[in-house]
Order: sequence, then C-alpha cells, then structure tokens
Amino acid sequence: MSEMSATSVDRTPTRIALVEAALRLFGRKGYDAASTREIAAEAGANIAAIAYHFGGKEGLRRACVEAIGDRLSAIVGPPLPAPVGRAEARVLLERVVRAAAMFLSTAAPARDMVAFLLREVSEGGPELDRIFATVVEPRHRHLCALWGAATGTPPESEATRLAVFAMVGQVLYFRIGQPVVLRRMGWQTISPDAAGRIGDLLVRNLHAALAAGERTTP
Amino acid sequence: MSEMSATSVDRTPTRIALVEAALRLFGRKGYDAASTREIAAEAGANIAAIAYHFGGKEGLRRACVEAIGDRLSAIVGPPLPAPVGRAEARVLLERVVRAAAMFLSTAAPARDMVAFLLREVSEGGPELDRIFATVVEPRHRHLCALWGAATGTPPESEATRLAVFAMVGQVLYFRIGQPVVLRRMGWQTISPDAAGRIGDLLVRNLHAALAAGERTTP
DNA sequence: GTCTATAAACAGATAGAC
DNA sequence: GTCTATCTGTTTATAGAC
Repeated sequence: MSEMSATSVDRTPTRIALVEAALRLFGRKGYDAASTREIAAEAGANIAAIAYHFGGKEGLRRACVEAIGDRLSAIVGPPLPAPVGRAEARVLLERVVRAAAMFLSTAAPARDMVAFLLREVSEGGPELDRIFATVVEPRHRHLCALWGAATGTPPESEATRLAVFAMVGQVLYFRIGQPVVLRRMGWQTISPDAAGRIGDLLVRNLHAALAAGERTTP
Repeated sequence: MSEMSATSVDRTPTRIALVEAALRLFGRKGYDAASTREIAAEAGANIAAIAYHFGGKEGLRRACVEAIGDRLSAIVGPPLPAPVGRAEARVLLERVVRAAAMFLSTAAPARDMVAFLLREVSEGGPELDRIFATVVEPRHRHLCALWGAATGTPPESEATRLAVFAMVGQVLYFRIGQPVVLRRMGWQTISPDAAGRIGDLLVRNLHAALAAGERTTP
C-alpha cells in the first residue's frame, strides 16, 4: 500500500527522492508554483511516480509535512524531556536559541523547511492541523515548560505562551527575512561568524526577556 | 500611457480595484496560485484589463509593491523625521511597537500586505530590489536611528541593525504565524484586548532589549 | 514499480469589435 | 477603456504497456 502512517514510512528510494525534491521546490517557489514535472525531474523520477506513491500532488504535500516532523525529531530530539531546575532551564533555553540561530542562518535545508511551513501556516493550508499537532504544538509546549522553569511562572500561562512565540519569531525572521537582512547588513552570505553574533544577540535578548518576565510575576 | 512612475499613479477606478484585489489574493494564496481571472472577477473587471493597465501579471505584482509603499507612507508617515533625544526616542519606539502590534494583529489588509511582502522576500522574487529600497530600507534605517538615540549606540552599527531586525521579527511573527498562535492560545480571533496584551509584551521586551543593548556599549 | 502517451482543465496573453 | 472570443502553452491526473 502507498498510504502508511507516520510511524512506519516505506523507504522506497524514489519515494524519498520525491519528498526531498518536493521539500526543496515547495519551500523555494511555493506549493502551486512548483510543478509535479519539475519535482519528478529533480528527483530523477517519473511524473507518474507521484500519483503512484502519494496519490497526487496533495499527498506529496502531506508527505513533506510528515518528513519535516521526522527531521525535527531527529535534530532536536523527542519533544518532552524531564522537568528541570531554574538554572538548568536557562542554560537549555540559551542552547536552543543559539543552536536555532546557527541552524536557521546557515543550513540550506532549514531555508526550505521554514519557508514551506510558514507558507502553509500563513495560507491556512490543508495540512495546518497536522503541522500544528506534530511540529508546532509539542515544541512550543516544551519551550513553555523551560520558560516557566526559568522564570518561575506557570508554563501554560498566557504570558508565557506569548513570550515563547515572541522569542520564536525573533529567531525565525532571520531565516525568512534573510534576503533583506543580507542586503541591509551588506553581507553576501551569513558566515558562521555572523551567525554566532546573531546568536549572541538573541541570547542577550532571551536573558533580558526572562528577567523582564520574572519581574512581572516574581 | 499605462506605465507611470510611483509618484504620479493614475487613479482609474478599475486600476485601483485590480490592485486591491491582487493584493488580497496574492497575499492569501501567493502570486502563482492567484489566477488573473480570479483577480479580475474579484475586482469586478475583465481579464483583459490586467494586460491593458499593467502589461501583464508581472506588472500587477509590481503595482502591488508600489501600492504597499504608498499605503505604508500614509500610515506611518514619511520615513525620516528629525533626530530626537534619548527619552523621546524611547517613547517613539514604544509607540511604533504598540501601533504595529495592534495593526498587524487586527487589521485585515495587514495580513495580505505582510504575507505578500514576506513571500516575495523569502522567494527572492523579481520585485525584491524595489521592496528593499521602498519599504524595508527606509523604515529600518529610521528605526535604527531611534534605537541608536535610545541606547546611545551608533545607529548604523552592526549590533543596532541586528537588534532592530530582531524586534521587527518579533512583531511580524504574530501576523504570519497567527493561525498557529490562535490555536495555541485557544482564541478564535485576536481581540483588541488580546492585541493590547501582545503589545504590552512586545513593549516589555523592547525595554529589556534596549537596556541590554545599553549595557554592552554604555 | 516505472514508464509513455494522452486526456481534460486551466493558465496568461492577445486580436479585434465596440 | 472595456468587452468577447480565442490562441498557445502548461497543468495534474490517468490509462495501459512493460
């Protein structure tokens, strides 16, 4: 069968190549602008293979969402770790922000994944429910737990959830807005050095925001 | 003639209606997904009117960028005000952040404009140069001037420019990520009240970031 | 499973009447 | 300026050979 759950995906080489190519092209040009012919060509496969493996273009989009969920799990680990102390939570948050800044600024696949996800979210696409349930909600909840531990505030309070969204927005903008960031900074690319300085800034903002959040509800 | 500079745009009713419809549909579905037939229908005009007024679909995209530039100027005023003192700069920045949070969270046209711009930027579309020159660069430079005045740091230093981008990213995410924000917050819509609380958070983060920026280069 | 060939719908652009 | 009608290319999906 070609319809499988996310827990046991078949490892057909063409299937994998198709998802990879689709992720790249959906991310760069958008779902509608990327044609199935183009995707198949980039994957070194036939157009009919898309219908065979995914039932159609929409199935390929869904497979991309599932692939992103899997990659994210592989990169940042399982969504829910053990609860931690205040100092430890701070260190973990700092580490997440710095790693995200580095990954988002430099890694090429990050561009395509973020662009794809943000477009789907912004448009309210048909995979929004799955995106929220598998990539947004678990990670956000995890960050809220860390934030709550770091500030001593309730992890699921409105203030905490909004604060985490603000932090995420800061990091993500350096990815989606990268073309204008590069122009404004006079850079041709984001060097590892520059990515480090962006990470420094975001960590500084993180500590500042944590301190401000602490003051409001001590 | 139908090719005019941004300073003197002709006010043909159908032309205006077409740009408005295009901005809406480009913003919601993306440039490629929005068909010229659809745009013409929503504008109450004929398909051939697009070719007549804009020379083609690409011309319509360009007209959208120019329209956004004009609207932005009308909303936030001319890009370059007089230099200000430290306390005044703080107040102005606070006002900008709060106004942006309110506008971006609630106003319907904001969604389409931001979605359109961010997609064009992210894709590196053909209008990127114009977008950077007319909407990004002047506003960013203005904010940097305010930031520099508020912290006593050089307005065009790397740290200042990056800090302003981070602040902008925070605000923008509540617009483009709104569907997931709503889900995570358990809201059906962003009420004026909720927008106010988001504004409060962003202003708090602004002050925290300003203080942190001050400490590094006093 | 992978291919070729093709169907059916749709896109953007344009010619020409009014 | 605005319309109808149409041209040309491209899209996704599918039928059927291998």
